Amino acid sequence: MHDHASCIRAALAHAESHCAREGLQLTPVRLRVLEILLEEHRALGAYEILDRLRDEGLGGQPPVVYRALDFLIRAGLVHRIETLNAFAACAHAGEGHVPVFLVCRQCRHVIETPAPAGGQLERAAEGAGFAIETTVREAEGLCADCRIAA
Amino acid sequence: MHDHASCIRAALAHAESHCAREGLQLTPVRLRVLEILLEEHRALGAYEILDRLRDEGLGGQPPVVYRALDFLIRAGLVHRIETLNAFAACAHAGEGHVPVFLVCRQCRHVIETPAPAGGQLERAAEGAGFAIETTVREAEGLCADCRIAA
DNA sequence: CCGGCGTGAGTTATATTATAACAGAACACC
DNA sequence: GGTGTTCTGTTATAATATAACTCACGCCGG
Repeated sequence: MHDHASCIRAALAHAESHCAREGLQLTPVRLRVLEILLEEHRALGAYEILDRLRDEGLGGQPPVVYRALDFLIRAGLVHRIETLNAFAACAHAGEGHVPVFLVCRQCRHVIETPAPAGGQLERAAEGAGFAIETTVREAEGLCADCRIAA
Repeated sequence: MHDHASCIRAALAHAESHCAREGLQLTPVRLRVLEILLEEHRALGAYEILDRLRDEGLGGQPPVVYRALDFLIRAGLVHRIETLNAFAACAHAGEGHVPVFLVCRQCRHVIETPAPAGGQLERAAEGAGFAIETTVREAEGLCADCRIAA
């Protein structure tokens, strides 16, 4: 377990200063999407986020959420979890990391471990003359809690 | 370049003997889906495959394709490319590999490099008490051909 | 023989995820 | 005050995937 409230506060503070520095606009919709993801601390589908925005009277249509997510991903504040077609707040914002995810198929909690660059993908790409733009490293399985519950 | 016809023949021969050995039924629909993927040698969406099956008078509805793909994936003959929500025939069937993919975002060609198990994901999982069931390692970018063409 | 079971295929309908395309508001700059 | 840029709102639709039910077939025990 960890101090969730303070980890949210820290992440939001980082997001704001990062955006201010880069001249990016962290608008209300974008901020709220980030908050929702931080509060849940797990991967949420775009439509789950959308439902919550709707309840709060913010943007009620899919494009609103997808645009906010695009922005947050480009800013490095959120990651897309390909395995789930879902999204999770970045747990290591600002550390210039290559994300590696452990995704629980049961509770959808996402463990993000910072990893050094320069692994198998990079070596394979070099040999093939392939120019990597983005990489995805995800493992699906059961987290420690769900293993115990099972 | 490589001898495509012979690589298809080899892959089909492997698929048939593998299924026979394991008591799996490589039915006409399943075989045809595998052939289509082998012929293209790139990632195809489920509906692209479906269109081709329809043209040939085989199963005209989505479930037919998805079931065939499920079967082929479970048999280790096809991989799902998460980055593209698409599917590609396995280039190293029967070698007990952990697949690593280099996916060209332009031509959708998929380079599959066999990789040893036991990398970052496994180490990270061990530390977290996480039980890995499947892993995804994909890189998106431009392949050598498309870089030259650009 | 035949009846029940398991597996796969066919079909209808629908769920889930994502984007195109265009209109309007807010603001910054000249 | 016009003009460009960025963000939001909205309608509509595309793309991906699955649920649920039906039937056909082969197999095996009685």
